Parts: sequence; structure tokens; C-alpha cells
Amino acid sequence: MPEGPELHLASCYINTVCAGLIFSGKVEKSEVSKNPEVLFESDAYVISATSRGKEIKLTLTPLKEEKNTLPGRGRDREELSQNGLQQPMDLVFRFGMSGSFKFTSAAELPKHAHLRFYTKESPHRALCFVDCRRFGRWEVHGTWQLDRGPCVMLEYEKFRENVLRNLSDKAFNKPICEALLNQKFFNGIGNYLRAEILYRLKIPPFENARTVLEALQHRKQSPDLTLSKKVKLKQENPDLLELCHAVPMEVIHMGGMGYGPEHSDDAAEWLQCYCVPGMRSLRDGNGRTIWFQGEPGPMAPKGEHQLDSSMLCRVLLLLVGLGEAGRAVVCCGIVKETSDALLKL
DNA sequence: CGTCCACGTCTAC
DNA sequence: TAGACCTGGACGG
Repeated sequence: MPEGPELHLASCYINTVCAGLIFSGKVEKSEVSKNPEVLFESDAYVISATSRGKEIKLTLTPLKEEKNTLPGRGRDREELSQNGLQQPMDLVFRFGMSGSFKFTSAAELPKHAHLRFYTKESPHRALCFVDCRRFGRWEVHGTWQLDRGPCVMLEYEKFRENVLRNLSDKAFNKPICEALLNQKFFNGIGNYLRAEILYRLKIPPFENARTVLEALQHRKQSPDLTLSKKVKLKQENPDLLELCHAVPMEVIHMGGMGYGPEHSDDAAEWLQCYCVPGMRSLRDGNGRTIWFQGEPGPMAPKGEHQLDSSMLCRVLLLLVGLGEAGRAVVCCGIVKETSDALLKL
């Protein structure tokens, strides 16, 4: 489920279900997970969460009055402070392709629950990090990953500045659709968001990123307009960086994309481009599928494998609709990769 | 049965 | 710039 909006919603979910709840005992890791053990133990602690882009941070805080369990009982001494109390601990998670948090009965843990926090009450319940593909990661005593930029959702002004002040960075030598996945500058944007954002402005995905973004630096002012008209104009014509904030915010207000079993109808309706029938798709330079409408743009990868089904359909319909002479003309003009692809059918 | 595809990083040649 | 890392759903034979 995981691009920026889903990560943020996960933090909201955790803060809601854990509000007023007391957790207890050790943090349990599944056998199969290669992530680090979480050596935290407390008789009574609380859990809270914050998010930043595509990361989420859990804070485990022992309750004050606790005199901790016997030091040394199956515990590393280093994990306890000098007076034997468990210190608060931050855990930073990335979700990979399939991470999520679920709060359930401890008796029936969800499949693929790789990290589990148990409540003190009985019968116990558990907050679980669930991750079927196990691409997700967590770090003990974690901090926000150093080379990830400000959150597109929660730190919009810093995010915008970070992009516009660094347009000389080689990250912007790339097509805009590839730059948008660079978490150093677009922390929170993922594959469906980049497609939806570019589609709103009909920006060709393989237009050069610097070319697109330099145009935002000197946005033309209209001094003759009143302030309210300027505000209105801006709201009705958001630029690319504003959409990098506004589009994920739409998803948050919708309650997330709900990938997987709980696939919501709202989400399916909300998508205007990503995986939508009739839209075109190509592989970008990193092998990721970019969905778009119209022209791919000047930096599109060349090659015989770069013909999408939507375009093939159109070519075939065109050929069917033409007479014999027209067909001959069109076939002569067809680009090499088109004819190659047709021959392969 | 098999092949392809998926919301993302990582690290190794 | 490839692969590696994983499970499971969709779809074809």
C-alpha cells in the first residue's frame, strides 16, 4: 500500500488505535525477517508515530513510574541505562512494496506480521508490521534517512525550496518522470503519484526535468490583479511542485489507495491515468512503468520494446479504417519499432 | 502447470 | 544499469 499518503495514513492509524493503550513485554520479530531484532522490553509503554515522505517513525515510551524488570534476565546490559530503566526508543520503517501496520487480536496474528508489539491487557492484542514481500525495512534507534528530502505532504515549503535551489543537481538531468521518483528531492512520491501528477498538467513524462522545473523559478507575476484574484488564479492553476503536494493530499483525504484486499472503489475512481485503460505506458530508464497520455517527450527511451498496447491498438484501428492505398502509405511511414512489434504479434 | 507483473529501495559489477 | 530481494494474483496453455 505504500507511497507517501499511505505512510502518513499508517501513522494516523497507529496514533488512533494506540491512543490510551498500554503495551507490555518484549517486541517480537518473526523468524523469517532479516531485519534487526528490537531489544526493547518494558512492563508498560506507549506507542506513537510520525511520518515523513516514505518513512514512518514509531516511538516506544516506557511509562514513568516503572521500576524495570530484573536487569540481566535475558537482556543485554547495554540495552538498559545505568539505573536499569528501559529508555524510549525510535524505530524508523520503510514499507517497500507491501508494508503496512495492522492492529489485531494477538491470538490470530495476520500472515506476514514480521514485528509485533503486544498490549498489556488480556486478552492481548498486537500492533503488527505486516509485509508480505519483505522489502520493508526497519532501523533500531532510527532517524530519518539522511539523503531523503523534506516530505512533499508535511513540509511543502521546504520541499519546494529544496528542489528549486538545487536545479543544477545531476538528478535533474533526467526525464521528469524519473526525477519525480528521486526521494532526495521528492520524498513521498511513488509510481502512481508521478503518473497522476504529470497527467494533471499533461507534461510529457520524458521531458527533461530541469527544463520543466526551471520554468517554475520565474513564474510571471500579474501586478495588475488584486490579491484575491492572484490567489484564485494560483489555486486554479497549480504548478508541478504544488501538485506534488496537493495530489498526495487528495489521497490522504480519501483515506488512501487501499491496495490489496481492501481495494476501495473511491480509489479506483480517483485514478485518472495510472493503470487506466486507454492510457499509454512505457518503461522508464529504471525499468519502471510510467503511465501517461499523449506524447512521451524528447528523452523517451528508444527501442523496439517501447511500443505500448494502447498505441498498437490505435495503429491497428487506423490500418483497418484505411483503404488499400492508404494502408500502403501508412505502412511505409511507420517507424521501425512499430513494424517490428507488429511482426511479433 | 508456467510466465509476467506489482505501490521500492539496495549493493555489487 | 542490471540484478537482487520476495509473495501472490492474474492470466495463458
